[in-house]
Amino acid sequence: MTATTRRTEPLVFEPVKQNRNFEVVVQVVRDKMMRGELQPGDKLPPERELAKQLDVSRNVVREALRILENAGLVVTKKGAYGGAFVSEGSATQMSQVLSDLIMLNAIKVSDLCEARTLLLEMIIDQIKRRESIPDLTALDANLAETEEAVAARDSARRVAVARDFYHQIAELTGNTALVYTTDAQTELTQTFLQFRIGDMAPEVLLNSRRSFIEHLRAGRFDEAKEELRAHLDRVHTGLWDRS
Amino acid sequence: MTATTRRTEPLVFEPVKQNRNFEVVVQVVRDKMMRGELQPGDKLPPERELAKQLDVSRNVVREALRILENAGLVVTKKGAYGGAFVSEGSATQMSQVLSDLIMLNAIKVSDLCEARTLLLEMIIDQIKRRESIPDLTALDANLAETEEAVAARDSARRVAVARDFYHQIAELTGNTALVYTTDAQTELTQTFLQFRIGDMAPEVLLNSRRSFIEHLRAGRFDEAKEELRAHLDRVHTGLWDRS
DNA sequence: TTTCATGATTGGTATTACCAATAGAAGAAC
DNA sequence: GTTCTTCTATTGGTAATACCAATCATGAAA
Repeated sequence: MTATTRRTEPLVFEPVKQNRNFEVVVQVVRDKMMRGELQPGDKLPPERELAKQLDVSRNVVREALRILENAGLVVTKKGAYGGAFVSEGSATQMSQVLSDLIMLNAIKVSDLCEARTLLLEMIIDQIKRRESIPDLTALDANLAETEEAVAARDSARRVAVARDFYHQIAELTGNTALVYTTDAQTELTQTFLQFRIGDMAPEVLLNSRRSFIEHLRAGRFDEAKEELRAHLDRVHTGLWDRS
Repeated sequence: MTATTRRTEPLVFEPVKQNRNFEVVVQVVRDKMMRGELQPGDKLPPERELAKQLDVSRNVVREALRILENAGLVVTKKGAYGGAFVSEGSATQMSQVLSDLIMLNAIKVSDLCEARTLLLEMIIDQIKRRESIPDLTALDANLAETEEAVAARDSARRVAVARDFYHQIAELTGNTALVYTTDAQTELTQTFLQFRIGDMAPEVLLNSRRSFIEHLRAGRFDEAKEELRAHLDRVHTGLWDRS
């Protein structure tokens, strides 16, 4: 096996994995965040300064910032004392990912609705497993807000309050992952529903909410679950025939 | 209220919401995808051409492409006959989002592990609800592959086969949303585990897999669930003390 | 004290130029 | 004619420069 040997299947070298520069920049920032050197609220250097420090063009820095921004890791503000700031987390990104998967026909809307129902049922099961009556202060407050929004015919607020309703249910588990997942699902579903918000008769909504909360308060978790499922079925109906 | 009236609290106009150009470009492409004018495999025009058509600079187009690429909607290839191609969906983006949320301390690793366990238990419940013995061909094949990988001491393959194991379980529900969620969770967990893959004794792993599958085959869903939970507890143990 | 102008900072966009990888086409060697 | 090599056009990746536009602190002016 000399150096001049001709081979059809020659040495297999490492892939070398030539990363593009902006990917390296993204990784550098991610690392700083992971090490805690960059925390939520911190400000990154200005683009020109960052480019100089990393010895790349400002173009590269900007493309990296777009990726970080899109990932929800930083937000950018213009003007003096502006810049790229490390962000807090939010469920928006997760919701966007799911939306994209639906767009690519990788996920069916009907499946997503079913998953949402199952997720919320699972959450009720989790609360039940605690074997203690949960603190329903937040849900009571939410119900009051719902009544106000309905009375005021403020559909925008109705949507916001509905989002908070499911958020508060997820909060009862104390599991942050479940909270974010729930928020993402709710946000996405509401995106698809959009204008259809007002379709449901107010009294049906309020009755469902009231009986759900009362079931929980009385420790009737299975009945609460059933009420929730029935409500979600009503909301989801007619969603997946449209796409 | 004449035109010359001076007011400290003047007319409140619409926010105008001045979108940045690259955001507009992203939206244009997203719309085309949503309308089906762009389907997986299709090729976008070259950057220079796209810039000319949309009457923006190539910089703007590139920043938009970074966003689309990062969202998993397109992949970019260099060289002649290269370009940006509309992608198939994958669970990688969802996994990345969860990872970022952990990095921002918005989600605790322990919560994510618990959520994963709950998700898989829920999936078993779903299979049980079908009241028919599921098709276990894929899981049987997976077991055989696991045995091979263990015998060959091929840890990379062990990881890949493990990912497929959970994927196949999720597939049994026929719910695409659950499949993607499961894949994302698995991928993320494996990212955190990394080197710790070989820690588990091979016979423990294989025994767990075998008894899980046999439980399913015999319709003992609750026992299968219990076996799975025990296995996941073993895998997850020691994960969340480290971060 | 309040209001307004100003200027410095910083992100957003445009333009130009060149490098580097890729795949097909053309040509050379057999 | 077949196979291999080389060439070349295409296209993404990077750099550099210039200018616009928003923002906020500062200080002047009323």
